[in-house]
Amino acid sequence: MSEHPAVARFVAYLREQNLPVTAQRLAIAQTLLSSERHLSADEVAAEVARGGARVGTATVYRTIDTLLASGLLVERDFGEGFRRFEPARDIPHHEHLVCDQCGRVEEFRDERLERMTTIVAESRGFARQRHRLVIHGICQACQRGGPRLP
Amino acid sequence: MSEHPAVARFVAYLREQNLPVTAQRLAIAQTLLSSERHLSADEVAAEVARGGARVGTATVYRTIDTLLASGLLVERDFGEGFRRFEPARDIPHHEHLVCDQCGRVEEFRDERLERMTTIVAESRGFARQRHRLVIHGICQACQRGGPRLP
DNA sequence: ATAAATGCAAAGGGTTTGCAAAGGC
DNA sequence: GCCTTTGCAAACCCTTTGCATTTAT
Repeated sequence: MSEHPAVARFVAYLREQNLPVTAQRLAIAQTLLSSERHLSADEVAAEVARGGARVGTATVYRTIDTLLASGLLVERDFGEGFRRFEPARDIPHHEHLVCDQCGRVEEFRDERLERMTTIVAESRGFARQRHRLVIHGICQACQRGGPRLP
Repeated sequence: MSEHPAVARFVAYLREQNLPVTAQRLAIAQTLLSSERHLSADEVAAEVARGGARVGTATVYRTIDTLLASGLLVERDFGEGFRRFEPARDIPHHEHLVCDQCGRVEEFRDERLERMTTIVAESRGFARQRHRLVIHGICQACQRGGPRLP
């Protein structure tokens, strides 16, 4: 597994903030920032462990906080009772499409939604700050064959 | 405080299911089904207590489960780390506008969103089932004066 | 009288925090 | 060497569960 470019940016961030660059932070950042999936804190610890290293739960959470502060990571809540995280991409904002059978998560972007939410909020006196849209359904794979675990 | 019509429907549901109609269930149902706000389990217990009666936490949660099963109550997750509940109305579906300062929740409905989410889902091979949109911002009251606790 | 609901307290999951030990800088 | 991070375990919050007691039917 090669180092993800975003990890280099995280190292730069740590240096800027005069924060030590530790093996644990690198392992966690590498796992989180290079993942295609939306990982939970637990999954991060497990993933790092599979790579040989081992990190404590507290360290995972604290490093996640640092990553969130750096802006390189974004947190998501799919109503599972715990949070998931994904690398911040250049996409300004995107919505999620969740398969209720296999848990697969797809992303998409739609300008109209952005405008629509602003209009609706303002029409009710709200100063809009952000929004969150999740569409639930069954993905193509699950519609055909059986589901496959993520 | 007069009995809300939905409470009568809950009593009917309990009888259908051969479940005892207890004072606690009635108090909880009355509080939850007649509320204009989105209450948490804690707030339900507090609200009932203000009415003189007292109910245990477990009973609140168990009655909420029954209310959810009856279809008279709907649960919502605004990412606060706990659930809120609202009476199921005849409105087929509605979105939420949340004030990040005072926690106030407003509801609205928009046909275009319904259509738009279906189109987006289908364009990506998903069989759409439902969606959930929450717009966060600052409400009019909080924009002017200070915030007021809910 | 019987079977179920209640309340309390303890357990349970995800997350945070306190503190001694380990390790960057 | 100083100061931060780490890991462990205890603490926390919301929610669920076990069990003796109360209560609707």
